This record gives sequence, structure tokens and C-alpha cells, in this order.
Amino acid sequence: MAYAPKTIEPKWQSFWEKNQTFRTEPPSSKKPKYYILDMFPYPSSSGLHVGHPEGYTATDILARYKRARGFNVLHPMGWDAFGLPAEQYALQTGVHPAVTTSKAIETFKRQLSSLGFSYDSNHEISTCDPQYYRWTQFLFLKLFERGLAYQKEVPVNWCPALKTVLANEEVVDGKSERGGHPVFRMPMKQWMLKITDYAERLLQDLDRLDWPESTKELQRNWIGKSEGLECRFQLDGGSGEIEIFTTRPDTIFGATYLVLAPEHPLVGAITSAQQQAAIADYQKQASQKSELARQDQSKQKTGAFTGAYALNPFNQQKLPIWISDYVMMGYGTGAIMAVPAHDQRDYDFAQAYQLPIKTVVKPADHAPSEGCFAGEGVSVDSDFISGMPTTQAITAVIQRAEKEGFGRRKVQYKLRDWLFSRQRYWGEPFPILHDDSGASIPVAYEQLPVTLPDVQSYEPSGTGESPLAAITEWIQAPGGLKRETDTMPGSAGSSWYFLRYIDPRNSGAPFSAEAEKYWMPVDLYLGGPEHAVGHLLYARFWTKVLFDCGLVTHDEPFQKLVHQGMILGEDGEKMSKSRGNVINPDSVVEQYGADTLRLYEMFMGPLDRDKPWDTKAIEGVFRFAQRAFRLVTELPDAEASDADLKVLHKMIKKVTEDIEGLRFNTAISAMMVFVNHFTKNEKRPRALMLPFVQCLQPFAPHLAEELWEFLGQTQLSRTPWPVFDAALAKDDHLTIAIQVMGKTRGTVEVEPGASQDAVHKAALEIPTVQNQLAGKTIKKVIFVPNRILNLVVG
RNA sequence: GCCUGGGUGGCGAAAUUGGUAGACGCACAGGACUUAAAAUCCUGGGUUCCGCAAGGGACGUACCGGUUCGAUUCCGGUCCUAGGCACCA
Repeated sequence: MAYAPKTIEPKWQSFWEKNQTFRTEPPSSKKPKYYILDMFPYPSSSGLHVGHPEGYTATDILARYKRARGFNVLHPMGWDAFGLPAEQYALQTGVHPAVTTSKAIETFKRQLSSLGFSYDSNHEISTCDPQYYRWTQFLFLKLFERGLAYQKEVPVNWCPALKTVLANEEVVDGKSERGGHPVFRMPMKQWMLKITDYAERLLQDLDRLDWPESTKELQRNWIGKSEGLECRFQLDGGSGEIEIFTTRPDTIFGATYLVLAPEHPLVGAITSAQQQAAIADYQKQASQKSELARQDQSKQKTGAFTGAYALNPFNQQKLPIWISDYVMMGYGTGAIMAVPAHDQRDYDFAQAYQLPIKTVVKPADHAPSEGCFAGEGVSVDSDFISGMPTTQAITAVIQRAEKEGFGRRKVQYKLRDWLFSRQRYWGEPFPILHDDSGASIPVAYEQLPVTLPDVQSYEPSGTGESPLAAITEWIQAPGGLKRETDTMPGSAGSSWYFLRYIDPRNSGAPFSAEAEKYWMPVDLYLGGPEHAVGHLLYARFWTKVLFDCGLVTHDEPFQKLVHQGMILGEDGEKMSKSRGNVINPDSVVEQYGADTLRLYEMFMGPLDRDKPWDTKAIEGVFRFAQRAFRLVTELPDAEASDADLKVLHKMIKKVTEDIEGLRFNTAISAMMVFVNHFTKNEKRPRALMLPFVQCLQPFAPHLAEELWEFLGQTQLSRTPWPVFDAALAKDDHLTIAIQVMGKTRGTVEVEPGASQDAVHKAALEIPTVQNQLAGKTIKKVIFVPNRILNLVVG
């Protein structure tokens, strides 16, 4: 009998399907829960990529293992189904995005089921299903009610080629992430979510999470908290004032001019008559500049003088006010005090326009500094803070400003509100109506969902409005109200899908309180690092809002997060069609079977590392599967020797611990050692094959089921995990290294716990050790029981 | 420029609180089986030097230095590489 994955695999897949083997028990279950989640895929029409099965196999191994350990496991799969590609395709072909999407979902389902993942299809969801987005709209209304969703005229990333507005994350180097079209800044009325209200909590609560440190750091940087002084400068001669923000208040005596963002609301009012033309010219130029052009000139500072002056509140010094696009309206107050001696950007600007540079901080080590010194040191020429080290000077300046009433301590975040509307068809409609004045009126909860109308044309209007704006009968709502025509971004549905998975067919609420209490938070969330700030931050934000609404009992959704590495092409480069190094999982399954693909992807290396694909190396894993098959089905039975038992228990121990630690590559190598041991003996004790097959089950479930059946057993997937005997998993004799001066010169076989004397005596028998000791005296002996003996000689 | 990872044989990698570096797999070489090949099984191997051999010596985890009886592991510095952020005051 030969190993035939092509017959085995479909057989067990339909067996599981028929028996509902992986059905998740309801929250009333007495078992402890384990919620293991994959980042759900966008069902692209090109189907599964080999990167998908990497993460999905890892979570499937854990899900199968946890079931065997007595947990009620929720391990669902679903579809992040709204998105631009289906709409782009519709534009070209006229095929409705819903059709394209459901076709793609079918392909994904077929591919995933061919890999033997233990999903419970009763928990499947799709974000474009009205019974799903009904609740996305419901949750949006909750945000709206709390004042966390608002409309605002904001400069947005307008992409003329795509005829839509893009989020900052969708713009890379001034071009659209998709298509690489140029993107421009343009003011438009947009829906925004007030994620900035949650900046501090989103930052603080990171400390509680079992997440990769790198991802937490990325989020911290993204939130970008900094503390400093917000300070008002009176206008010279006129009335009014300009507020600036600085993290270096200690340098305020070195300020030689102020800079406002070109869009700053005060620019028009303060500009002197003779500067009007120059300023207007510069403002126009700045607004028309695309992001790309702005970055191209990042070195070359430009600006214009307003003709106005402000007074430094600390010494009444008169400072010219300039505008420049190196100051952004979106951060701080949109205005800065420029200290060219101690800030590189201010320095560059001062150089370009011959503005004065005044040094007020000296490096502590008095190192001669050329140009601009941005580090900390000691204040000089700075009135009451002269002689103070930087940290002390900062505090002193803030205190004085607060006492005098022209400034205050201020915490700033780089995080900005979340641009939440898209001028597209294929997304969730906003459950919002507008009256003639433009005011927003929420659609009543019982009227949800607001479904997408069927349209003939997906062409955006090009004026910035969504294609929905052309469907006049849809727009009209009772009472003379008009529907909002923007739709939500793709990240809306993915910000809470993990909550719908727990209770996916609930028609009275997004999820029941009982289900939430039982299942949340997610115990392990696995997905690519590319979502480190976008999706993972948004999902945390929504969860915190729902927590504040009393809808959930945990304010962090994902207790533990792990990123899988990227699977690279055989050339070590990222897989891409243009490079021609893409591997199709279907063809691997066709050639070797799903179990081999699963084993191979787990054996390649550590889960969280990038790994190049190696078609040759799959052979090795395939050979292992064949050997395992032959071992159980062909080798003659035998009595288990002590050595056999040790090999078994060591293997169970290693596999168990490695699954817990997500070290699947070394778990597989432990099973290889086991198989090699018996293959070499040319016989295998039948009784020891049972726990081996149980260990194999999470990794190669079809093969394991087949072997289990061969051994006369049933229901492998419901069999408890094998336990190892700690005593048997230990060696009964050890090899101790004998070192002279820290270099290994030989080894000694001893029983565990052998005494120093015994080891020392045996060590002196070794010729190479004797050679090394010849003519020398032992000055010191280091003995680590069961490890090493080190002789230090003089 | 800033923040994170990573750098170990020909290749993917292992070594879980400092204790025999290279488990397991690929590729390779030799052998068994075979008329032959494939498949399978067994054996070998970091580099280098001495030796016919058994064996022994030196070097070796990106590079330089430090701590230690002992460092892939800890500390300081440098280089390379991948990813992220980037005029954020």
C-alpha cells in the first residue's frame, strides 16, 4: 500500500464535513474557550497565495491541538469582501462587484477546504453581506451618537485617475498605493472618526498586550505622543496672537522668526498690504503641489514673508512671521517658533532666507558644533534659564509661561482623526440622511440595513462624489431627506468582524452579550505585519468605543498577537507576477497533497520570519510523510524497548511544548527523529504508533486520520492529546563535556546527577585531557552538574 | 535621518534562564538492493593543518573590542540587510 494523498485527502475532508467534526460548541459549553483568529482575507480573483496557508496552517495546528486538550475552540474564516479591485473590475467589464466577489469567495473556499483546515462554516461571515453590514452601520450609529463620527471640510488625498479620495495609508510616496497614480491635496467634506479622543488609551493599553514589541513600538510611534509648551505670541502693533507648539521651550530665547502653515487661518488677516501678492502666490503654489512634489523638495525649503511681526512673550523681541509648507496645519497649532540654531529644518530655512541664527544651547561636553545643534545641553544667553541643563530649563520655561498666563504644558499626538468616507460604490452606505441645511440625521436602527442599490454604472462622477450620487431614486428618503452618498472604507467591516464571528447569525444584535462574555478576547490573533498600524489600531479603537457603550466587556480585542513572516520566491525576493516567482498552492497540492504543503510551510523555518520558497526542500517533507505512512502500515510489529519508549516520550514532550510555543519547525523535526529511529530498526511497536499519529494530526490531519483508521481506531480529531511521562522523556545517561581552559577536550558518559568527583576522575582518564594537563597544575575546577566539567590550569 | 527585526556550513535552519555550535531537512559524495534506472535503505561531511590510519592540533556563529573558567547567547562600537516612519516642531 502506498501513500496516496489524492485519495486520502478528499476522503477525510468529506468525512469531517459529514460528521461536523469541527463544530464549535455554543457559549453555554462547560469547556474552557479558546478563540484563535486569522486575519481574514480579501477574496481576490487571483485566488489563494502560498502566504495564506502559512498563517492558516499555523492557526489550524493550534486549533486542532487545543481541541485535543479539551478546549471549545472557535477558529472561523470569513471574507473582507468590500474593496476597490472588484469595483475597478466592474468599471472595465460592467460585471457587478457582488458577482465578482462571490465568485472569488467560492474559489477561496474550494482552495481552503482542499487544505483540510478545521473551520466551522457555521461561523463564516462576509463583510459585504447586508446581514453583516447592517451591524457595521449599527456600530457606526453608535459612534455617531457619541460624537465620534463627524463631517468636516478637510484637505484630502484626491486621486484624479481613480476619481476618489484616498486614506494616508493608501498613498505611498505621493502616489496611490493601487495603480501608482499621482495624488493631490484638495479640500472636501468628509466623514471623520475621532480616534484622536482615544490616543492616550490606545497608547497606554499597549503595555498590557502580549504583542510583538516591534508592533507595539510601531503603534506608539504612529500615535506619536510628545510633550511640550503651547505658547501665545502677541502680534506686534495689531491685535491678536499666534499660538505655537514646541517640545523645546528651553530654546525660546533662540527664536528668530515664526512660521505658519500656508493654510493657517490667520495668514490672510496678518499679511501686510505689500506682501499680499507674494503670500497669495505662495499659498496657491503650496495647495497645488502634490504630495510627491512636496517630498521631492524636502531638502529645499521655500516660504514667503507676511510682513507681520510677533513678540516673544519672554523678552518682547520682535520676530518676523513667515509661511512655509514645512509647517503642517494638521499637527500642533499649525504654527511654530523657529530656532534655527537648534532645529535642522529651521536652520535650513534660515539659510535659504538669510534669517538670523542665535545659539542658546551649548553641548554639555563643549564639543564644537558646526551649523545646527539639536541635542540637549546647557542653556546660554537665555535670561533666567541660563546655565540650566535642558530638562530643567524646559520645566522652568513652562512654569514661567503658565504663571504669566501666555502658555501651558501641552501633550501632542501625531495621530490624526480617521478619514472614514470614500467616494465609491462597493462599500457600506452610511446610515445617514441630510436635510436641506446639510445637517446629518441618523437612520433609525430598525430601518437598517441601508442596502446598496443595484446600479448600471460604477463610473465615479469625477466631481468627487460617489457613483451613488447618480441614483436619484435611492437618494430620496421620506420627509424630503437625502441619503448620504459616500460609503465607508474597507477597514470599517474589518474593525469588528472578530465580534461577529462569535455570534454570526444573530438577527437582533451584532452579537449577544453572552457570546461576547464567553469568547472575547481573542486568545491568539495571527496575521501579517503589514496591518501593524492600520487595521490593528482601528480594531482596538472600535473595541474601546464599544466598551464605553457597554456593548463589550473587554477593551482590548486581541490578547496575543503574532505575525507570520512573508514567504519569498525561490530567488529570495518578494513573490510577484512581474518577477515570475509566484508559487501557486493549488499546484503544490496537486503534486504532493495538502499535508505535504502544510508540513512544508511549517518546516521552512520560524513562523514569524521571512523565508524563501524551495521547491526541492518540499521533497524532503514529502519523503517524511511517506516514511511515516510506511512506518505505520508496513513495518512489522515488535515489543517496545526502553530506548523506543524514550524516543516516543521525548517526541511527545517536544511536539507538545513546541506547539504551545508556535515552534512548528522544530516540532516537525522531532517527529522526523521519531520516524527515523524506527525506520532504522526496521520494526515498530504498534502501541507506540498511536500517540505518534495523534501528534501528527494537527500538522498532517488527513494522513493522521488514515493511519489512525489503519490502526483500528476512530474519531482521531476528538481524541485527547497524548501525555508524556516526564521520567521517560529524560535521558538515563548523559554526555558531559570535559573542558580544559574552557575548550572541550573530551566527553564522559555518566548517570544523571553524577558527582563532581566521579566526573573529575573519569575526565583524568582521557588521553587528550591528560595531554592538555601535562606539566601544568589544576588551579580551579568548574563543575556544572549534568553539563560540563572545566579544568582551569595555571 | 529615526524606529524595529535579522546576519550561524554549499542552502533552509537548530542550540528556551552563558555550558559539547550545526539537531532536522535540502543539495552533494560513497555504499546496499536492481540486468539497469527510478524509488527505497545505510554511511559520510564546518574550514584547515599533521598522519597510511586510528587519531590529534589550530581556527570558526557579519566585523572589532570587553566581561567570564567558559560567549551564537551578556555589554560597547562598526558594517551589511529587510521592514516601517519620515519637514510631526
